Amino acid sequence: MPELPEVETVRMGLAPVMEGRVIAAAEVNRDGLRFPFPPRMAERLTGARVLGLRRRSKYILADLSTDETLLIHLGMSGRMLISGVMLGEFHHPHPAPAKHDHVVLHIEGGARVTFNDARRFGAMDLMPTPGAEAHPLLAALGPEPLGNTFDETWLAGRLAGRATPVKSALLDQHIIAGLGNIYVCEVLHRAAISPLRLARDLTSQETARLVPLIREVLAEAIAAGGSSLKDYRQADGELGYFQHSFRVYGREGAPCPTPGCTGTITRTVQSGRSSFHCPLCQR
DNA sequence: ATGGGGGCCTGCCGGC
DNA sequence: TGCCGGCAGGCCCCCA
Repeated sequence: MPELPEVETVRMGLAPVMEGRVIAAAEVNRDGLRFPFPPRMAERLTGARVLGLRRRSKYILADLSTDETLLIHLGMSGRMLISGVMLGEFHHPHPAPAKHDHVVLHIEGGARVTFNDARRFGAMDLMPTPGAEAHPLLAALGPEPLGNTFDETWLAGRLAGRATPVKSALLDQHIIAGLGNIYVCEVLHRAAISPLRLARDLTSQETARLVPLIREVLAEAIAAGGSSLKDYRQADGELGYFQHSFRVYGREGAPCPTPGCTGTITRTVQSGRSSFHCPLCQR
């Protein structure tokens, strides 16, 4: 599920439940996920007030009154379930404990936030709030695509001379932080650039048009998530799942949606991952 | 230094 | 119905 727009949607959904509230208790049901949880994580969370929720790339950062910051990464299958609160006009009761409920935060006032992650590629960590950006997982990340430091000059500089396909380059979190397999496919389709092209071979015009398209695709996806979040259509209070209308991702064999294009979306495998593109209008 | 591939996990879906 | 292979939106690590 989680690329930048999904993580941002989860952050926005958690904010009204967590921000300004105290974590009354934390249940930690295993030693860790992708790597071990920090020592005494439950105790360090208990009693802390959540001052604010931030996002960096695909990470959610919860700044706590204890001068520590909780880092949350959803991996491939991580979900945050909210319960015990009014979601829209409906009250969401606490569900029975489920398989893969690894961490449960009991929020003062009765809400509950459950981190469920079947594949356990997710992560949680705690670090001092000052200098949180220096965390090993965050320090080397490239710029936020929706931020000011991401621009054509930066992108051109990072693509120059790279003998890797542009698809792989855009997935590289050191070049740009937050894109994943889906949105890279979508961006390249809108830009009419084949994912198979080598990064170093892009013209400056092509690099220039990627920048606003990356912003556009992400902004649209966040808007779509935000609107589906607003009325909380999800019966179980689960955040981050909504129907996106993808133009190419997962649409092998479908006609290319580009107006006037008669191509068919094909699936290829690059670095072991599926790429979807139209060989006719993406060159 | 850079690029490619393997591995981490579980669940689900389609085909036989 | 049951089993099996293939697939999954992320990321780190190692090797050439």
